[in-house]
Amino acid sequence: MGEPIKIAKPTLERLPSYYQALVRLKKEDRQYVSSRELEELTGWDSSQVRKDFNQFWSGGRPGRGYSIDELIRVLEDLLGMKRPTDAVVVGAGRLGTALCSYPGFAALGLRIVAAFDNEASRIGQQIGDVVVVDACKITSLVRRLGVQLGIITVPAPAAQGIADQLIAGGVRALWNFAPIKLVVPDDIIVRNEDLAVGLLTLSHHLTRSEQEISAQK
Amino acid sequence: MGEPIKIAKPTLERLPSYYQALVRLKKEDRQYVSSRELEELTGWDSSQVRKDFNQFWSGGRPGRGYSIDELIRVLEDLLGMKRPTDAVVVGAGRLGTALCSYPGFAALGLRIVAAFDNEASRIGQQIGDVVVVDACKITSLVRRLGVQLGIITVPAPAAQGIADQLIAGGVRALWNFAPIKLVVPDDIIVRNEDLAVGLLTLSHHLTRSEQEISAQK
DNA sequence: TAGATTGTTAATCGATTAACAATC
DNA sequence: TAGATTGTTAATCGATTAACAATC
Repeated sequence: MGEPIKIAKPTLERLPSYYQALVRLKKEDRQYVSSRELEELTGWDSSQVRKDFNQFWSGGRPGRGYSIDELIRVLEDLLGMKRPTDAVVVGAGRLGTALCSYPGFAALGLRIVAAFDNEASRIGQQIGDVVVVDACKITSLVRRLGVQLGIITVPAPAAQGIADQLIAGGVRALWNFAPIKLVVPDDIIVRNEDLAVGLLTLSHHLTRSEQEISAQK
Repeated sequence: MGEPIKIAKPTLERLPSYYQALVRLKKEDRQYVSSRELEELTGWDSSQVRKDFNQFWSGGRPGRGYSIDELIRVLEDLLGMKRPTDAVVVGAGRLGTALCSYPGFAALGLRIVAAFDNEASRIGQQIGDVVVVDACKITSLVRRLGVQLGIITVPAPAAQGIADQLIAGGVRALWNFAPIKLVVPDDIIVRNEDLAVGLLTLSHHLTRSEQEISAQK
């Protein structure tokens, strides 16, 4: 039995940007990187970089920095990029289609094994390697394939029902693109990816700064 | 000249979910809602709901709660949903296409006036109401139309160059879907929407909980 | 060794939660 | 009025930033 590594949520959200910076450095054949340089590349304070790393790894060398190869390996392990995660996409609309064929996902360990939709015209179609299956088969197919992750890209009113079916089939995590709060058992992990949040945040700042400009006159 | 309303960043991120809950309540012809009920609908602590609202509005009535109509109006104003925001999408791939035709965006005040791509086969095509234009015209067309927001859905290596062209054309905000940190002047607002963050966060939790399960044996 | 940079502690800052008098 | 729920203050919690002895 290992250590009960607990990583703070804000730290976890920063790890992907560290990883991307490291991969870029490796391409330039660099061996070591300092927290100071990672600050420049990612925008996170160098103190914070060191503190983040020390939550799961204390392999930095005073005077030299962090071995890029080692750090990449540790992050890949920590973020589960080595063993593939099997997922299904529910909702084969524009967004669902985009996710099915998103080029970068495979490199991150994601394997989309099926898509679902309830519209007859879409069923049977192929999106890249992924076949669109009738949505009434969600629970049974998810169970049969042992799928761990369900990606929800249906309209808001349908999302809760889809979540229930995915959970009944045995998924342990949901990636929810519908703008609605899902009610799920405690042991199910949910990540909400509501694009409205990003858009309205920007829209707010735009309106604000416009008012500031006109107030200056 | 009005008050310099400052809204804490975490608060701003919660406002869209309040708004969505309010719209749902309004459809049920409800007049008032309490912070306690909003806690149930959104998952945010009722104390926090009140504190959030009081950053920009103190119109709640002790004993009754908040007027749904009034609160919706205040939020729409605050989030800039009344006056439309003009935007362009750069990168007419799967994700760019999905965003161009995302049904909910118009209701949030977003108006996509053009899409850009540098692939000849895509130029001239129509995505819903949006025409795909040659990417070499970004700066000039953005300037001519007075576009405020640039949405970047190109591959990471191209993203910085696109950002520069959009800024040269006069956009004041960028919505960046490329997994890379953009370098921009101080007065440009950037929102990063890196889907890898969401995916890797989920993947991490999945790997962790699997280890816990096997550790229990 | 001298210089650089780590790991970690302490100081600061900000956000969340609890509590309750004010008030509709 | 009595009951409910606000607005706001105080207490807690957690995250970020600064500083520096330890060490490669």
